[in-house]
Amino acid sequence: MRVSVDEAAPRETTVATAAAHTSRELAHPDRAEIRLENVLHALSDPMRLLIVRDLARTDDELACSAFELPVSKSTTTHHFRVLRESGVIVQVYRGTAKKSALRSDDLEELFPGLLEAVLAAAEAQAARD
Amino acid sequence: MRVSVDEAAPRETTVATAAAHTSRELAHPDRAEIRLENVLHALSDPMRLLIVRDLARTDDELACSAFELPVSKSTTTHHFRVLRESGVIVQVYRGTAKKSALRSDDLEELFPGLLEAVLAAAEAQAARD
DNA sequence: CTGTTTGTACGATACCCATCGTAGTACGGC
DNA sequence: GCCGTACTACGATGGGTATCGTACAAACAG
Repeated sequence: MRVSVDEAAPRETTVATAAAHTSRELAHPDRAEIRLENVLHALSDPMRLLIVRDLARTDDELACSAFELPVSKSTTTHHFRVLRESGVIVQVYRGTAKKSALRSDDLEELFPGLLEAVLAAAEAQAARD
Repeated sequence: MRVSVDEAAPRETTVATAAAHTSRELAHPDRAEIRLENVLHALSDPMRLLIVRDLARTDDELACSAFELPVSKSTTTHHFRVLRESGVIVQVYRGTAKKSALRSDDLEELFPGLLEAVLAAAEAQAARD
């Protein structure tokens, strides 16, 4: 499943008429605002790399609680925010849960092959350890 | 030109017999010690990305003074050290100069396609700006 | 030997960031 | 309305880091 940022976080012009709208908005950068430095920085943390690998493996949206990270919940929230604000993931509230998914399409359009190469590198390194 | 870390920084077993040996050694991580997180972090700084792009463009070793960075010399030294210690570049003294080159072979072996994807992404973003 | 070029070392500074705990909010089920 | 689940907000804290200036060291050309 591929989620674009516009689908997940509707613009102000398309609010509240559909029934599926649940609650708060989450700030996402537009595709054109995504910066390579920020993406690389987001991916340079082991915890965030773990999250991204999990998201890539399922190829579907996951709740934050689906991740078993060796850090506290506050820290987990922090990492998800960094990933979202750098443009690596989309997040949307669904009831009490908050679902996350990779912005694969946006990243592929901006930086072809980058996400794939990073994911492959992460898997290769994990296999070596 | 491709420089391997062993060629540039000879081990203790092979010192000082050849005439080409000039001066101080510089610490480089072995290929197996290079970590993806460190590489991504090294590449996530705009100044360092500039350096890496320059190195990739010439495909040859460059002196630190060949770079026109909008920061002080001390800061430049700092960035080169981060790149070297993360395994992205090799550095070797040649007279008063200190030459740097990408560790393309080591990186390609560890993380296939990663460096290429990052460089292409950096060029694409620079073209957009 | 002296001066120039090139890069380093060191200390300071200001900022960023990964982590935590605690307290709180939002939503859905009962 | 009330409770449990899921996530957030806030403040604190310790460590990292990008930046600078100044002073120093190593090599080469005279």
